[in-house]
Amino acid sequence: MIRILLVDDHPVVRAGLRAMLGGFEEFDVVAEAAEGAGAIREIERLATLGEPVDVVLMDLQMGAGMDGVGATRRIRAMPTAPPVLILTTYDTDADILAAVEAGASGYMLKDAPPEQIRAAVQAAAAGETALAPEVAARLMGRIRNPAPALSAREIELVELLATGLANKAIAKKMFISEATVKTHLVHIYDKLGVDNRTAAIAAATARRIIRGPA
Amino acid sequence: MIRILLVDDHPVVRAGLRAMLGGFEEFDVVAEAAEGAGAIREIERLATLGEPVDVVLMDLQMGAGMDGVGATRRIRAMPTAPPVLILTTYDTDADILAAVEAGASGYMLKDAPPEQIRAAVQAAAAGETALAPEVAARLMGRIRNPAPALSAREIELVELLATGLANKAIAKKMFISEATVKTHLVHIYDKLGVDNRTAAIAAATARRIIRGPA
DNA sequence: CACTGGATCAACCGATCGGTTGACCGGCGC
DNA sequence: GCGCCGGTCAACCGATCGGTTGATCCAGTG
Repeated sequence: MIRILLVDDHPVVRAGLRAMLGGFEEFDVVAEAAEGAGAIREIERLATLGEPVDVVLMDLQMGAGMDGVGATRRIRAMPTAPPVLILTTYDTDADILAAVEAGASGYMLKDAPPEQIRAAVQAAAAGETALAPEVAARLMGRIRNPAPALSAREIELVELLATGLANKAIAKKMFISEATVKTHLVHIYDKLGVDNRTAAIAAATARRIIRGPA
Repeated sequence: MIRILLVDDHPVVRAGLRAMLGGFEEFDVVAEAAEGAGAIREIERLATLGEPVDVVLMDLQMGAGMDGVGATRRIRAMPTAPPVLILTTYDTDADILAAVEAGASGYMLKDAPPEQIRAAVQAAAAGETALAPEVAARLMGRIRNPAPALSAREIELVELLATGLANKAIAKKMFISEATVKTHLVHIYDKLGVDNRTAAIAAATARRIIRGPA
C-alpha cells in the first residue's frame, strides 16, 4: 500500500483525487491538507504514528499562505522527506522549472487521464521521476529550441513596465537614462516577438517571466 | 432527486464533484461532459430518455473548444433549458458579468465548502439565483459605489487592452472607430485614477476587474 | 417632456513611444 | 589580444498615444 498525502486548497479537487486514487487498490489516501503548513504538520504527525507518508500530491496554485513551490522546498528539506509529485493546472516553463528546482520528483497535469496519474504516483513512490507527456515534450522542445531568454536587467525592466510606469519613471527607478530604457525595450520586444509595451507585458506574463501586474 | 450534469474539462474535478454531490441524498449526477458541445449532446440525450437534466454545473475555463460562457449561452437558448450554475476558480468582474449575461443562474467558486455548493445547486434547481458570498459582496459593492465602476463596454475594452492590442486593433475587434476607443480609454483612465494604458492594466488587474494578461 | 448617462464619432495638438543608427565601455572566451 | 555580448548613452523621426472640445443618438428616469 502506498500512503498518500493530498495538498490542495480546493475541497472539490481533494475529493476528486481521493475518489480517483481510492479506486486503485495499491493506494491509500491517509491525509489531506489545504496549504503548505498543514501539509508539513500532517507529514510529521503521520511519521510519529509509524505510518509515514509515501508520496505527497501537491498543487502549485494555492490561494493563501505558502504556495506549492515553497511547500515542496520545505518538505524536501525535512529529514525523512517523502517524494513530492506536483499535480497542477498549468504547464508553463517557469512553473515547471521552479517545481523541479524545489525538489519535486514529478509534474503532472490535472486534466491527465487517471491511468497516467496512477503511473506517476507509483513512479514517485518508487523514487523515480515522472513527467506528464505534455511537460516532457515542452522541456525537450525548450532544450532543442531555446527561446531567447531575457537578461536579468531586462526582466527587472519588464517588471517595472508591468506596474504601468512610463519610460522616464523606469529610468529613474533603474538609475539609467531614458535612452537606455528604450534600448532595453527594443531588445525585449525583439526577444518576445512583440512590438509594443502592453503586448510585452502580456507575453512576459504568459511566459511567466513575471507574475501578473499588481 | 435533482438530476445533475457536470461540465468540466478536468477528470479530477468531475470526480470530486461527483463524490461530493453523491454524498448528498437529494442529488443524482446523471452525466458528465468535458466541454460545451458534449454538454449539449448530453442534455438532448437525457431529454429524449424522459430523464431531463435539472441543473447544469459548468466550469468557465475550458481548454479546447467552446468555453463556459458560450456553452451557457447555447444551453440557455434550448427549448427546455435547464438552469446553469457556474462553478469556477476566478471571481473577476469580467467573468461574472459575462456569465450572468449569458444566462447563468448562479456563480460559485470551486474552493467553497460543500454545504455552500449544495445550497447553490438546490437553489438553482428551484429556479432561484445563487451567488457565492464573495461574488455577492462584489456585486453589492459595485452597486453601492457607482463612482469607480467601469461599464460593461469599458471592461470589454480593458480586456483587449491587456492582450497588448493597439487602439486601431481594439477598434476593429469591437466594431467601433479608433476615436471611440480613445474616448473610452479617457473615461477608463479617469475611473481607475491612472494616466496611461499600462497603468490601467495594472489597476484593472489589481481590482480584479479583469484577470491577468494573457 | 426634459434630463442624465452610456456609446458613438471627429478634429486637433503636444507628449510619449517605437525604431534606427551609431557610439563607448567592461567582462568572458577562444 | 581580439571578438562578442550586455549595458550604457545620444540624436533623430514617424507613429501612436493622451487629452480636450464638441457633437449625435438612444435608453432610462424623474
